[in-house]
Order: sequence, then structure tokens, then C-alpha cells
Amino acid sequence: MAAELLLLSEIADPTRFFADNLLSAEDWDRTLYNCLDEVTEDQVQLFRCLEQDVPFDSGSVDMNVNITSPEPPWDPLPIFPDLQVKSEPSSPSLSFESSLLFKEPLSQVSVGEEVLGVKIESPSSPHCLLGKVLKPSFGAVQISVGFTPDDPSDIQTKTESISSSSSPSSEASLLSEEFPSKPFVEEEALGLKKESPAPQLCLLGDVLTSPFGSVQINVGPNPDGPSVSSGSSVVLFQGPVQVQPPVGEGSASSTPRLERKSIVPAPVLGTPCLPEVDAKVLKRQQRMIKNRESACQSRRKKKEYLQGLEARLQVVLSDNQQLRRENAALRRRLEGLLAENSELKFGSGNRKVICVMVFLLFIAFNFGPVSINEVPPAPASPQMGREESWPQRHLLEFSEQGVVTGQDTQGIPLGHKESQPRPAAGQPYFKNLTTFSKGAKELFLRDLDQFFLSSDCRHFNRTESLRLADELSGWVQRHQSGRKRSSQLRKIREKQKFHQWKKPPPAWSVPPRPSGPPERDSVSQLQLYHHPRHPQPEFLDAIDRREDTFYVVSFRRDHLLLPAISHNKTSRPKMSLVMPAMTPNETLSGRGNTGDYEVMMQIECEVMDTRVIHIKSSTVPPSLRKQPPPPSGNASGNPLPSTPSSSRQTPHQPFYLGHP
DNA sequence: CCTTAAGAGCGTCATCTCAC
DNA sequence: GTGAGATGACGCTCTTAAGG
Repeated sequence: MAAELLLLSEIADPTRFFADNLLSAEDWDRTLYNCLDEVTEDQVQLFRCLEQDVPFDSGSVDMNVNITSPEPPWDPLPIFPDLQVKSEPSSPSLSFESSLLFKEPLSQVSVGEEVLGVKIESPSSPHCLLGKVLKPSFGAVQISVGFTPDDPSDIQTKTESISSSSSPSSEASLLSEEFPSKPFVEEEALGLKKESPAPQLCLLGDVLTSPFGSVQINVGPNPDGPSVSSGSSVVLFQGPVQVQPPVGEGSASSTPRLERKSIVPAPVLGTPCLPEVDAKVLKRQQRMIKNRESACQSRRKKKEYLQGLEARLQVVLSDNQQLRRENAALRRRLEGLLAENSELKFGSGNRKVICVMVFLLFIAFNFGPVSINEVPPAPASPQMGREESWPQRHLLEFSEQGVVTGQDTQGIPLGHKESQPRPAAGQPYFKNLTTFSKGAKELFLRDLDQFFLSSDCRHFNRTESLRLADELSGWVQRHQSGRKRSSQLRKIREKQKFHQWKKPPPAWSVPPRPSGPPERDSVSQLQLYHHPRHPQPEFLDAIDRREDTFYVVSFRRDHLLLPAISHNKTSRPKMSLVMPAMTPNETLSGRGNTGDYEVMMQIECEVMDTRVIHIKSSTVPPSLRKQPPPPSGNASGNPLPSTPSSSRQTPHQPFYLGHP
């Protein structure tokens, strides 16, 4: 009863894998060899339970054993009403012996020369047969054993041989399908573990002592059939055994299960005894059983692991969702706080401060001195002092009279225009040296200062800028003064030529080049562009004239171009303008030529930008336009095509400097 | 009701790993 | 090196749901 309770508990707890059901090697060996030793002993009680419950009659030929199991103290199946016992598939490795014993249809087993028929009228399935399955419908197990009456000893011997040859697992698997690896639990419950030499006998005892239903063993008077020794309590089978599934209960599926049930490597049943039983087979069986359990355990562990992983995954996913929600909420809160903070930061108070600062900056830049380096010069005249009390930028333009002068933004000319003697009509008007040097110098300085302050020339030396401005202004003035003289001389010449050639002088101030060798004539020198009659605004627009830039415009293509040999990529490209110049002491009558030297002005520039512009030919002043080549070559004095040699030979090409 | 595919469970074998 | 345990691979059976 305790064993059955244990059995129930084990069934109830599927996680427990009946590790204690395993026989140790000593148990196996002891059982096996005890069986071998006790083969001849009559005390071997293969069916002790049977003996106790149903005493066999040795003389009975047809033994009908009705084993009525005692009523279980518990409900027949209150615990597992739907418990289904699953059959074990046959092991391929064991198929040989197993099929030999049990795979015959309906347990028709041939044992050696004899046929042992065991008819089991049992309940539902062979699994329940052993009482492992606590089915209430456990009916009667009827075992029909046919025996040979004349030789009962053979029966015993052969039965014992069979029983001992069959490994414990065989019977276990035969009768206990549900727990094939646990053959001795039942034995232990029946108190047969120690005494029973062959576990398979306990198997039968198990059946017979099953409290469920009745086990009926019919031993028929089969002369060729098995015999049961009745003298002792040991039931020995010899001959054919028929295991009949319960009539009407054995399903089609249950039958093959029964066939596959045995996993015992059947010994050569014809052999009389167990010495042939190979220990290797037993060990193999042991190992198989253990491996089966281990596999089950491993699968259970794996399943649990996977379930644990799935559970963790669910938890992590839920946590992730919650964290996402929290993250979104925090983001929204952060955005709200940022918006609120920005409102506070750029609120009315700060905005007021910013507006005040902007206003102050506006005032500072619009009403403060433009140049922070130089105090505005004292006004030369009351008017000028009034108008230039605040130094401002001035537009530079040509006057109608050809005077290049500066005007303030209101168009009022700068400098002492009133004090300048007006030239005669038709004469190009230039400011005198003094006036120019005062007004233009200031203008130059202011422009240069503004230019270099606004540009990136942060390391520009102011002293150097003053020097450059002086040089440029002096250069321009010299050309201007020289222009006067040259114009006078030209007029004289034109008059002479007019008288000679009856040709009117050109309208423009630029006379044709004098013939002959280069002459130190102002005409061939750098010329200031002016148009006495038309300001040529189209032309100035075409060149995109800026107020703060000197221009050298040349329509003659005889200038010498020397490309740079190397270029520093970290600085702007530099350009040097070299053009005829006059020293202050020389005159335009040829004295500028100091012996064998040409006096030239070299202007070092940094190229700010280059672009190709297209000037409409009609907008070009006629005097600047290309003049048709004279019919008589260079003798006419026209510029030659620009070649270095030719330009060197004609260094005094007309350059036109548009300056303020 | 029968057939079929998918999934689950199990047994067995082979292999690997670890302890002795 | 050997034995034992763990585990993957393979095959088998059973169960169940879906479809005809």
C-alpha cells in the first residue's frame, strides 16, 4: 500500500523523474546473479503475491486465477480520472528481441520450440495491466498458460530461464509501460525487491497484486503449452504465452503499443540459462534507461528554460513599453519646461535690454565718427566745417567740367572748389596741386582707412597706408598737372597740324600718338580719364565702378603681362601695376626722362576679385577705342600689337586712371 | 467523417564535456 | 583513458485543428 502511494505520488508529480527507481549496478548484478543462483531453488517465489493471494494448485491443468484485488482504500480514480498512459515507442536497437517476444500480433510469442500463450484479460490497455495506471476500469487479467503435464520441471526450468534471461527492464517495460525504467518500485511495494530473483517475475506479481480489478490466469491443458509448477508458489511458464488484450477494450492503437512495449533485449530464448546473458547488454540497458531519463530531464529543463525566457521576454517587453511611455512623458515635460524657460529668458525684460542695446549700437554706428583712428581735420571753410563736422562717406564723381572731385552725399563738392581758378572754356579742369593734395589726400586716406578697416587687412600699417596714399595722390596730381601742359602743347601742335593738314583736332583730349620715337609726352603717359562733354555713365556702369577703387583701364593691347612665377595659396594673389610716372621735379617736356631711365610707378595690389565684363563698344569713349592701324605701320605712332618686345619699345602706352 | 499537416512528446544514438 | 551526465539530432507516434 505504501508503495502504491508512492507510485501515485510519483505519477502525480511529473517533474520528479524517479531517480530513485533506478537500480544501482549492484542491484542489477545481485538480482541477475541471484536469479542465476536460485534457478534451482524452489523457494524462488516469482509470484509471491500470487502465492499469497491465490495459491496455485500444482495439479490443476486449467488454472483460472481470479485475483480480486482488494478494494483500494481510496477512490479508484479520484485523482486522475482522465489519466492516459502513453505507450513507449519501441527502441530500434531493441527491436530484435522485443519483436521476438512481443511484436507478434497479439502477443503470440514463440519461445524456442514452444509457444507460451499468456492471455491477459485486462482492462483497458496493457499499460494499466501492471497497476501503474490507476484506472478504475481495471478489469480482470486472464493469463492462460498451457503446459505440458508430463514435464513440469522443464516448465520451471524454462520459465526461470526466461525470467532470468529477460532483464528487469524487459518485464518492466512489458508490464509497466508508463514507467519502464522503474521496475522495482512495484516490486518494492510488493516486498519482492530483495527476494525476487527476477524482476520480471515481480512484474507478474505486480499484475496479480494489482488492487484494481482481478487478474485471471488461465493455464490451459495444453500438452505443448507451458506448464506451471504448482508445487511451489513459483509460477513458471514454459511454452507459448498468449497475452490477450482485454476484449472490447483493447483499441487498435493500444495493441501495437503493447507490442512495442518491451525494451528488453530478449535473450536467445532457446538457450537454457543466463550465462549467455551478456553483461554488456545489461549495461546497455542500464545506460539506455538512464539516458532516457536524462533525455527527459534535459527536455524538461530545456522547456523550463524556454518558458523562463518567454516569461522574461514578456516582462521585458512590458517594462520596455512602460519605459517608453515614461520616456515620452518626460520628453513632453522637458519640452514644456524648455518652452517655459525660453519664454522667461526672452521675455519682456530681456527683450527690452536687447532693444536698448540694438538702439545704442544703431546710434553708435550712425552718429559716431567713422574713423576711430583719426580726428576729423579742421574745416577749411565755415561751410565745409559745418558740412564735415561729422565725417561721412562721399560719392566721387566727375564734374561736368571734367573735374574729378569729391562730393558729399548731398552733392556739395568737397574741397575748395570756389578757390580753384576755373580754366578757360574747353579746357579740362583739374584741381590744382594744393587743393588736390588737401582734399584728395583726405579722401584717399579716408577711403583707404575705410577700405582696410572693412576688409580683412587687419595687419595693415597705417603709416604705410599714408605713404601709399601720398604716393598715389602725388602720382595722380603729377599726371593731372602734366596733363595741362600736354594739352597746351597738344593744342599748339594741333593748331600747327591743323594748319598743315587742315584737319580738326580730335574731340577727345587724347591725341593720337605722335609719330616717331617715344616721346615724353603726357599724352603717351598715364592719362586721367575725363570727358569734357559727356560723363559716359554707361561706360562707368559697364565697368562697375566702385568709389573706393582705382581703375586702370586699357583698351590697347600692348601692355606687358608677366605671370606670377609662384603663388602663395594662403594669401591673395598679388598684382603689380607698372606704368609711366613722373617725378615732381621733372616736366612733361621730356625732362622726366632722367637720362637712360624710365620713371615708372609701381602699384602693388592684392587681387580681390576677377571677372570678365562686356562693355558695349558704343559706350567706350571714342578716344579710348581702338584706333585703326595707320597705313604706314609704326611710323604713324599708333600702338603696336602687344608683344613684350614691342611693349618694351613703347613703354608709354596710354593708361587711363579713373580716380576720385 | 476522413485526410492531412503541424506540433508536441518521447526514445535512442552519437557526441561532447567533466571528473576521477 | 574511462565512466557518467548532458545534449543535439533523428525518427517515431500521438494529438489536434483545418479542410474537403
